Amino acid sequence: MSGYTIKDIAKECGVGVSTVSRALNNHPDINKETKKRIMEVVEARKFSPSTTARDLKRIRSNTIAVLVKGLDNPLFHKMMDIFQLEIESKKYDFVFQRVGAKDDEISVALDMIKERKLKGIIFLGGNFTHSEEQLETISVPFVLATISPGKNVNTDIYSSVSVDDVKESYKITDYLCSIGHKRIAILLPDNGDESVGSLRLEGYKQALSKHGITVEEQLIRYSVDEGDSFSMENGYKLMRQLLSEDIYFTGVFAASDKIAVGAMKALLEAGKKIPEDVSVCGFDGLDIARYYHPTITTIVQPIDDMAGRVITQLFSLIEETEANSQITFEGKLLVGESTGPV
Amino acid sequence: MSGYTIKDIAKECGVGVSTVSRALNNHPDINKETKKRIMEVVEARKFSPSTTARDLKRIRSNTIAVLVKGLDNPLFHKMMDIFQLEIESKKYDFVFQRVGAKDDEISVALDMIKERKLKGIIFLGGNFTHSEEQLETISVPFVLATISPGKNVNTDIYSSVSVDDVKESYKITDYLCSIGHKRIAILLPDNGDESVGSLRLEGYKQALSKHGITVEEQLIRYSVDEGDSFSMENGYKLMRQLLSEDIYFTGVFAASDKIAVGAMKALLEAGKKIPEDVSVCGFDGLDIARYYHPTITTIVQPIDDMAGRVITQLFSLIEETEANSQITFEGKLLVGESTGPV
DNA sequence: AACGGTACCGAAAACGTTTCCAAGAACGTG
DNA sequence: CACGTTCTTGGAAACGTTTTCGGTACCGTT
Repeated sequence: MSGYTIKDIAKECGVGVSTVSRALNNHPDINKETKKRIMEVVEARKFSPSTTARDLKRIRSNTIAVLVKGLDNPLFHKMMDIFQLEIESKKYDFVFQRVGAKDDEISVALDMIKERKLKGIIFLGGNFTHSEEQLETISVPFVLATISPGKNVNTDIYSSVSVDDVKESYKITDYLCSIGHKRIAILLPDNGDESVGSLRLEGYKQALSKHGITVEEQLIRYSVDEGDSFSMENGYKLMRQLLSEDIYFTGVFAASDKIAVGAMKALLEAGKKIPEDVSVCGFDGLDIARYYHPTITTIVQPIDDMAGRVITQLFSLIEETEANSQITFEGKLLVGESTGPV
Repeated sequence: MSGYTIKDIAKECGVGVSTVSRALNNHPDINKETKKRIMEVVEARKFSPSTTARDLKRIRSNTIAVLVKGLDNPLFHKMMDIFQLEIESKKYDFVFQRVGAKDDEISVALDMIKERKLKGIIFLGGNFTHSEEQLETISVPFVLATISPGKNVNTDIYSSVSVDDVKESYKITDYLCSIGHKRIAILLPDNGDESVGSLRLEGYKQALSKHGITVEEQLIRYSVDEGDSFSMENGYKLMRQLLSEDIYFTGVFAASDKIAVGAMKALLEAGKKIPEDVSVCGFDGLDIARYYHPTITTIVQPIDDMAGRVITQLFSLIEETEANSQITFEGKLLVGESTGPV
């Protein structure tokens, strides 16, 4: 089925191995004719050079890696599709690496850079709470996808593409307030200081304060479970707990659609009507938001555009035509059946 | 941060490179003492050998690849977690490869075997409609995960771990019949002859025939869309179409939970009550089945067990302690709120 | 005719490992 | 003491590429 090496091709064509290599790599120092002849043999034999040997020899490979921490977020799948498509269409190699829940993405990245001589990296998802010093150890261009810059905006040591989590959370909380809600619970994945959760909390607080509503700690709920903190199960548990405490609220902002689903199930089970008794909204714009019953009011992240932008940004960095920057996209407030006037 | 090679370590220890290699690979031909000394330096320098060079040289690497076609199925994520954990705990290297929608998994596999000198492969999901000849070109042990053997059971040219799709579909359709449903629509992802859809259709037909119900073509619906045919959107469209045709039915068997969700949304939108007007069930046992409102009657696949079995089977094959076999697990009928007597 | 420049090409070194081979040391045995 | 065995080791070849370096052949100029 294979077993061909560049040497076999060279022999068959009656040329040296270096000439074959040149043909394969679009080197200028080669005669059009010989190149054509070689490529014909290459096609015929279905030869493809060993990337292993290639990576070993090359000072820099042609490989772009996507590192993702936990792929449970459906948003990531679509992005990955686009990444793979775009990268391969640009004749780069694409490699996908999961980083385990306990692993540190930077060390994984560093390992891969050394091993595969990466040309670029895309970090997808996760919280990515790393110091600038750590980021600076990454010696190749990289882009953080769907990861908000957080506090340290406008830094030139990395690039990121995401929605502005603070702003979008503000937007949706503001919407809840604008239709009359004053007591709004927020369901967060965790209480990490640098996490996306904290950004969404920030937006929530800003919206409340704009509407003159005081933030109440008892309405702020964090998942405590290990594992996937964005799960439906977490939303369910959080809401059950909230209901059991007999706290009054008319609105809920769940930091993700999956959390919202769990929370809604708990509410519906408890006999609450949505949105008559309680309004709920989520975040992300997953399919389930459109197909839950009732449909869920949410912030739709423009992932297709974002994915495309990640790619162009990464290639700009590689080709050094552009510097690092933090790019934010505008989310879209999609009003569903799960929210209504109080 | 890196840059160390085996040569540096050798120099620092005052030994030859081959000795370091022996230490690293648990070779017997090495003095306990020197090995210990070398390993200390290796630890101290955080040295790890280049897998690229390793793969290039070795006749067979230590790498096991998981190839998955489309990772939109949440079931796969949990399996992947287990795969990665188990494989790495066995000191094997783990590599994950997506195969694009249009790509052929066998060629991808063949490429990787050549490149990475794979020790084993796990094919996850997809339909995997390949001839025996094609399968025989795969020169390393491999296991099909969540892929039913289909027609050709009891073959010794490959291993698979899955539920028995025919049997489980029979089980859930039988349940619908047993509570009085006689007109049951089935919603399938595609009409491929070898696909998992066709197996689930087969189980459906068997159940109907056991109950003396004749199969009606108009109640059998296939997704026609490109892309993810297991999507909620497809379920939604299929049901809308069905409703528009004014065909009478009291039960629906959707070939996956996601299809079921879409279908239920369409029903609910149309003012149908579930399960009073129509009973719906799904397949897979996704989280959403437990958190939809109403909860969805479904077949729960025991994925943790299955994932574990995939690993043990693969290692049995690698160590040649066992031959190929098709292993099926029993699914569990989980009755939710979406089904009731007619 | 001599020369510089250009286009093309092959030999060989390198990338970082593993593994084969030979060889030295240590040891017991006859 | 000579000799085979067993451990342990280092040197060197090999894996399949890319890339540097130098060389040949040909061209147009002077």
